[in-house]
Amino acid sequence: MKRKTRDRILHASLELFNSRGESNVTTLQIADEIDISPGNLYYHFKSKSDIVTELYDWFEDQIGDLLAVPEVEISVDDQWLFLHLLFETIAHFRFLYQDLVNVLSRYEHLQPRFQRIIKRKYDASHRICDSFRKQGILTASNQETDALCHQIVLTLTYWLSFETLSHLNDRDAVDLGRGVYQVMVLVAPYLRDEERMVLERMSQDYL
Amino acid sequence: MKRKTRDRILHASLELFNSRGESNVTTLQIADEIDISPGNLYYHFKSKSDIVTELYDWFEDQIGDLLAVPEVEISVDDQWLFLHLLFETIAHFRFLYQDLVNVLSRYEHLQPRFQRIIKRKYDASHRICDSFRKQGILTASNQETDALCHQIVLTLTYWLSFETLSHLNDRDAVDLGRGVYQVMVLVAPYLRDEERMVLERMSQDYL
DNA sequence: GTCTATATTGTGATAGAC
DNA sequence: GTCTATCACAATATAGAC
Repeated sequence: MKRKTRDRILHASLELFNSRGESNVTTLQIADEIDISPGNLYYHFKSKSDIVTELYDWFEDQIGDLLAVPEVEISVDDQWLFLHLLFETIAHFRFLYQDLVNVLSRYEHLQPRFQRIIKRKYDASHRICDSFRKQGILTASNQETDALCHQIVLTLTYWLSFETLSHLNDRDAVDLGRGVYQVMVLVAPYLRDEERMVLERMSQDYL
Repeated sequence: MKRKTRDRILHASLELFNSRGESNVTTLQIADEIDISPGNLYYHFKSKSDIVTELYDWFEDQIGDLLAVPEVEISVDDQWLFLHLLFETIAHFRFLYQDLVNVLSRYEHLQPRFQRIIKRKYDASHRICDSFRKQGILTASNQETDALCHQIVLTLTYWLSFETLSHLNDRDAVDLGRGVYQVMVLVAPYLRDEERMVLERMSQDYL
């Protein structure tokens, strides 16, 4: 029970950051939200930067677990689940993604850490594509695979922000399944007919 | 000569916004940059919001001209040029794109205007794809074309920001040709062999 | 048109009592 | 651990002299 207030600060911060943007949320608003005094907040965290950094630690732990894709055989269903979990994590910490350049400018020490995440996303995409190729599910040259993975990472990183642009009023009304579908669309042209058909049927739900 | 100072304010603002992020630039810094007093700045613009709005007017004019793609036959070379000009405009006003959600939250009156731009980007993509289909250059179902255009608009909107993540130190060192190439990669799987070959050869320069 | 001076408010952060 | 009170400073914006 010792860290109860500390935890409440972090959770409230995350929620406020996500809905209003990190730079538009003050420490006073965070304290207000959970009915404590600003002084109390600063007893638990010596600066706003410390709150952001600790939330980033959470994010890194969570997405790090996901990106540790093993080098084994991966099914299309596995990939579907993987992408969905990724988008869930991104949505959970969307304050980072929605103003990426701004956040990374204000908290420079996060720059290398985020760049490492991007690199790991790229590697994970590559492991999945390579596994598909080995199974004969996917046909693409090395060049095509590189470009495809690059595009997948871009989409993973920014699809949610892009989608939010159409729902700026109620930002929580975003269906993450659409993001997964959008990534699958990128892969589709290179898929074996069988798998492409399955995708095509699913598209009914998302277009 | 009447509007010299007013213009200098706008140009300096644009440059500072682009390199440091709009929310990280104060009116004092803008005034400092061109060696005028803050009071003078506020003689020309009654608020910072007015500066941002006028820069947005510029942006809208510039990109509006580009997005007025006529319904005529379009060659792959035309598309290449079109995409390059689009990315140039986006780069010129990248302060908007790099923290889109933040900017649109702080200046709510820009939300519908930007959403209209997105819509027009989508329509322009569609006109190009349809022209390609008519010419037999591109083969794709209606569903595939919709998904492709969606993906193209996402890439147009966020490719530059994504690329910047790797060059956070010197943000001007971004080759826009890579962005054009990245969009072409999206279209590639649906292209006729002839055109896809040309693309493949170009990929040497960009990978 | 431009400047200096200043009002006003907001924001991150600290000191010291309870 | 928590609160009240407050500091220090930066940001937008205005007033009035030149």
